[in-house]
Amino acid sequence: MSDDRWVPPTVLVAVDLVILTLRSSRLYVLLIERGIEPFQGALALPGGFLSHEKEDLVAAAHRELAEEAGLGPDQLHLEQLGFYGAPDRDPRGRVVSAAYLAIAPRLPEPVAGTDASGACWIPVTQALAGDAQLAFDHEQILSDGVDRAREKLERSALATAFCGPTFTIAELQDVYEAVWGMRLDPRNFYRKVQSVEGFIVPAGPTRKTEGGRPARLFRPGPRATLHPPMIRPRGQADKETA
Amino acid sequence: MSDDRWVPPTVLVAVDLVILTLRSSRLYVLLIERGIEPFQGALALPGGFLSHEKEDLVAAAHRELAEEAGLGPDQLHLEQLGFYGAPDRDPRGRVVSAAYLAIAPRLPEPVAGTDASGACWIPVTQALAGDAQLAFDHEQILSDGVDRAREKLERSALATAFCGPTFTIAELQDVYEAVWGMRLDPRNFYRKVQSVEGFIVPAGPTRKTEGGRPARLFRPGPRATLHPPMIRPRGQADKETA
DNA sequence: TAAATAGTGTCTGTAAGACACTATTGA
DNA sequence: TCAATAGTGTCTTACAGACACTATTTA
Repeated sequence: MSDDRWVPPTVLVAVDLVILTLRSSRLYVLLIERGIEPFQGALALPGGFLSHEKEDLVAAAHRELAEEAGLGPDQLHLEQLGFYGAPDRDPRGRVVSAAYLAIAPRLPEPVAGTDASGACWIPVTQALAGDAQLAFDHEQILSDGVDRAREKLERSALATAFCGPTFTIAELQDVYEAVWGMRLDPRNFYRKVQSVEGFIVPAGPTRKTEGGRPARLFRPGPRATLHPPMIRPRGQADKETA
Repeated sequence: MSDDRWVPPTVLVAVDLVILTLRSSRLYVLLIERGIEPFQGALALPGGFLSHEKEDLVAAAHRELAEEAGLGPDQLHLEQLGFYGAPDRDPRGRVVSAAYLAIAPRLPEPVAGTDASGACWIPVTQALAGDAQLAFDHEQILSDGVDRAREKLERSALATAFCGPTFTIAELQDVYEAVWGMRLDPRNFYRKVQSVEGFIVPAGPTRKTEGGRPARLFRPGPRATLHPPMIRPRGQADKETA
């Protein structure tokens, strides 16, 4: 602090992404097989360094989303997750990672039009099982991202980001069940979700089908935060949906 | 992406601290009057650059806490808040700030044994009023920190971090009222706070006094997360306690 | 018709909010 | 005694959870 010509150290800044989506009622994360050292061959979150000195962090996140997942800025939710800056987290040197959480709606097929051909959707339970061996501290980042998603489903309208522009209440329930890892009563869910002011609004008298009686369609409502919140039942954790 | 000898840009990493405490039933934040450009003379959050290449970010936060507020690592709560990395946030160049939220218990006097003599506790309402003109994007960081504290009081035992090792229920209520900016019914608060399993535990048959009947003392309980949560009444926001 | 999913009605237990009331101190 | 704060009891209302029941489709 009293040195004469001390200059602060510079570091590299990476942007890493936890991209979650729903596929066949399960929560998936997008992972990339690393083509270069370190951790060559291991799975890692999509991400990379800033491209140039003036690049905004959010812009970098969107750039990575486009490059590695083919996802445009319009079709997903993106929020800051946290920073990860342990001195030894990257063997190449001091790298501080700015992690973002992205939620993508159901997509037609795994990864369309992607640069990184090693990209693949992996069930979150599998990626966190321990045998996956993610690169760097990415298992921690992924774990934090999933925790964040679980929490935000309670107090925000984040669940609608997993759905398309319109959705049925059953589809929305599917999101809650997959992210929370537990089953919910459809009848109570139906009433509850509609009683939360501004969460979802009817999307025309339109309909849709998939086996039984056609369901009403809804759109995301005007409110981003839910009052009262959706309550996540406690006690019996992670009753996996087969 | 296809350049031959491209190297990623390096940036400076700063650690900034939102240090909150309670003084006479109001929420205060520790601010420093800047002695150098940029923003010389303006108020800013305590913080600074990493001291050396290998310094851990949490360690840097604790170092700043000691240097600028005289606060040791034992006597406070510290958690990650978020990162702030807009390209133009610091006129000196590209600086990404790792922001931490610190909660300090009631302290005897403003800032004891401090290097930076310009440090002072300012009421949060005043610091966020707009006329304070904090340096950089520190008003945003402070605002986010206060929001975070408000939220965490609902679901975590963070409120006890504002108190000393033992406290009365009235003192705990004081925390909630100051941070949430609203009054709560003492009788219902009394029952509610005790009904939350593991939030607070009786600290001996000891007592204390301050006007009326002596109050029982409590210590923080074993649980960091509260089930069921403390509910923040909605609707009437920010009824300031005079 | 049966099977399947969508949607409604209703009961019950828990808990939040309101508030009267008792308890224990200092002045 | 009163004023002040600590702590208890109880009523009312809201709502989560359980679950019987009706509605509308395909096979």
